[in-house]
Amino acid sequence: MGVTLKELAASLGLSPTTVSRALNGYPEVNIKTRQRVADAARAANYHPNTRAKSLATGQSRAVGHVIPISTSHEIVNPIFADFIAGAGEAYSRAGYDMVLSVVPDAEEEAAYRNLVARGTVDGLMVHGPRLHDDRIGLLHDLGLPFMVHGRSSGVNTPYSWLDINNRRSFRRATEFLLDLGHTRIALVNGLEGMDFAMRRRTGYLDALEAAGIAPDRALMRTAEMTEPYGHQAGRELLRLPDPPTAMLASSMIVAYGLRRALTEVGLQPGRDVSVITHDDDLSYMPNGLDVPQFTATCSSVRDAGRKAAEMLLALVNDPDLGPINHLMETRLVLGDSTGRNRL
Amino acid sequence: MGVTLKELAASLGLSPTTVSRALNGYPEVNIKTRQRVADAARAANYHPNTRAKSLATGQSRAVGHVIPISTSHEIVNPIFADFIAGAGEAYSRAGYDMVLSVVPDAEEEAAYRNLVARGTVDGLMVHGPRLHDDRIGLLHDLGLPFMVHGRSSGVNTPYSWLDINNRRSFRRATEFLLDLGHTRIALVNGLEGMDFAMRRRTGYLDALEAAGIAPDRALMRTAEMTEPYGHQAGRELLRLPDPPTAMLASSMIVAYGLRRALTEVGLQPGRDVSVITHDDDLSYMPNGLDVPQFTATCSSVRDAGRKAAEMLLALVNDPDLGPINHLMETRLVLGDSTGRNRL
DNA sequence: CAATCTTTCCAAACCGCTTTGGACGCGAAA
DNA sequence: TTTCGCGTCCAAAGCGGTTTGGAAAGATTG
Repeated sequence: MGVTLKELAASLGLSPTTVSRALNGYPEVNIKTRQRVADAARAANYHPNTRAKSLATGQSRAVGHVIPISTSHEIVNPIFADFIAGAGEAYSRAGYDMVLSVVPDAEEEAAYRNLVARGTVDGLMVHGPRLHDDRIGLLHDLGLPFMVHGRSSGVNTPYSWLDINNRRSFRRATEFLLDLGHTRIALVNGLEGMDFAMRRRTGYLDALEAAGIAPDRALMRTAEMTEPYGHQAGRELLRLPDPPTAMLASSMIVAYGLRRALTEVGLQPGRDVSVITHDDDLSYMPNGLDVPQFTATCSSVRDAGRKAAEMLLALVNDPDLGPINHLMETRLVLGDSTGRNRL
Repeated sequence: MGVTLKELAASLGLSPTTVSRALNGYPEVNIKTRQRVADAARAANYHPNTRAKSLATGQSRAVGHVIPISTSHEIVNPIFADFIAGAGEAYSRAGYDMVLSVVPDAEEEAAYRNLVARGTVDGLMVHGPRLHDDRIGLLHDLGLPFMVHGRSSGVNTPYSWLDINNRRSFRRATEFLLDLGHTRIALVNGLEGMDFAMRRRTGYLDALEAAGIAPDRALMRTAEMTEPYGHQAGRELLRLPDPPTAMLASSMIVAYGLRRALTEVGLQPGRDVSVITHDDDLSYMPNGLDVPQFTATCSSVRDAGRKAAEMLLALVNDPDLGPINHLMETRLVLGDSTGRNRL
C-alpha cells in the first residue's frame, strides 16, 4: 500500500514522533524540519493510514448514513441521491468519510447498534423519519451525535434536525389556490406514515379551515410517490361527481402523473385544472428548462444535505453543543400550471 | 463506546488471545469455552472495533464507491440510488461497509488515490464510465481490486466490469420498430461522452444499416437525461419537415418528456407515434402500475448493483481472480406505446 | 513408566499512528 | 559559573484487536 510514517521518518533521519508532529502542525518542531517533512511527504504521496490514525485518536473521522429500504414497498427514496450528494460534498471538504448502510427497515436498529459498537463512525444521519420514530430514542441512548433529516412528531426527547417547513409550505400553496378562486382542492400526498407527509396534510387542512372549507376525504390521496400513482390518483379525482379544480402534489414526479391524467382527457394544466407541486430541486428532475413548468414550492434537497452534514460535523466536533435545528422555508415559484378557477 | 476484547476477556477470566480465537472460529479452543465466550459476547453486545481489527488484519472490510459529480452539469445520476441499494444489500450481507466519496470530477483521481493510500477500503467501484476513461488505467496502477459499472471503449488494459448489453438492446428495440413498419426512427440519447450512450447509438445504427436505412443526424439527440430534455427533443423532432414516426428514449424519464411533447399536439403514443424506452426498473419510477405504459428494454439496475458488488467482493477475497465480466441482457416488454406505422 | 503427542490456553509482538514524558543543547538570567 | 527556560527532538506507551511461539496438562504410545 502506501508509505508508512515509520518509513517516511527513517528516510528523513527523524523519529516518527517528529514527523507526526510536523504533519499535524504541532509547535514543537523546527520550521525548517517541518518544511522538509512536508516536502518529503508530498513527494512520497504519504497519507496517514485511516485505521491506525483513528485507532490512536479514538475518532474515526467518518459519519454514517443508514438508508432504510422499506421491505413492504422496496422503494428507494428518489431524493436520497441528491441529499447524499450535498452531504458528501460537505464531508469531503471537511476530510470526513461517509459510510452508507443500506438495510431493510427490520434490521435498522441492529445497523445503528453495529456502527456504534464497532466504532466505525463518529456521527450518524437519520433518513426518512416516520411518526413516533423509534430510532431517535435509540440513538439518544447510544450516545453518538446524530442529525435527523426531517422531524418526527410524537418524539419527546430533544434531538437535532434539519427540515423544510412542510406545513407552512403546503398551507401557502393551498392559500395560493384559494386566492385563485379554487375551493375543490385535492391533495395527492406521499405515504402518511412519513412525518413530512403528515405535516403537509396539516398545512393543507390549516388553509382550508382558515377559509372555512370543510375537508373532503375523497380529495386526499396518499401513497408512495411515483408517476403511475399520480396518474391514477388524477384519473380517479377527475372522475369524481364533483371533481377538484386544483391539485397539490407532493413531488415533481407525482405531478408528472397528474399532468398525464389531465391531458389524457383533454384538460390543460393551468387553464382547466391547476396543479402545484413540491419541488425538491433534484438535479435530474428540473422544473422546466427555462421557465418553470409547474407552480411549485421549491427547496433544494441538495442544499439540505450539505447543511445537515455541516450541522452533524459541528455536533461531532463539539459534543456539548446540544440539539441544534434548522428550518428551511420553501419559495413559491410561479409556473404555467396554475390559473383562476373558471367554473 | 462498546466493550473491548480485553474487558470481555477479563470478565471471563481468559486471555484476549483465547477470546479472539473463540470468536473467530479457530480450532484450538475448547468447545465449552467457545460457547461460554460466545454467550458472554452476545450478552455484552460485544462487536470488535472496526479500526483495530482492520489495522491488525490489514484488511478494512470496506469497499469504496466514488460518485463523480459533473462540474459542468452538476447532475447526480438518477440510477445511482437504486444501484447503491442493490450493492449495499450485498455488502451488508457479507459484513462489509460501503464508503462513499462524492467528488467533483476534477478531483476524482485524488479521491481514488486517497482511498487507496489511506487504506480505507479493500476494493473500489467505478461509476459512469466515459469513453477512454482514465480512471481504469489509474486504478490498474493503484493495484486495488475494482469493478466498473459499465464499460469504457478505447481502454486496452483488461479490467473487471458488469454491464448491460446496450448495443444489442437498442438494436433489438430498433428492429422491433422497423418490423412495425417505421423507417423514420429518432434516438433521444443520453450524453454521448458516456460509454453506454455511445453503445446504444451503435446498436441503433446497426439496425438501421441492416435495414438499409441511412441514418439521419436530425433524428439523433443527445443530452443529460431529464424530462424537460425529452420534452424539448420531442417537440423539435415533431416539427421537422419529415418527422419521425417512432422514437427511442434512453430512459424512462426522457420518455415521460417525449410523451408530453406528443400529447401536447394531440398525438397519442402507440397510435400516432411509437415510443420505446430503456427502463432501469428504478423503484420510484415503475413502468405503469399493472400493465406497462411503455414498450421498454428492461433491466434492473438494482440487480446490477447487487451482482456488481458480489463480483467486487469476489475480487477482494481472491486477488488472483483476474478480470471478471458480466454482460446482462435486457428483456423487451411490450406496452401501449408502440404500434404499426400508419403513414 | 518414560517419551511423545494433543489439547487448550497464554504472553508478547505487531499493525501504523498519536501522545506523554523526558533528554539534550543552548542562550539568558542570576 | 550555575541555574533556569526554551526550542527541538526522541523513546516508549498506548489505541484494540490478531497472531506467533510457546507452556502446561492430559492423553497416547512403546
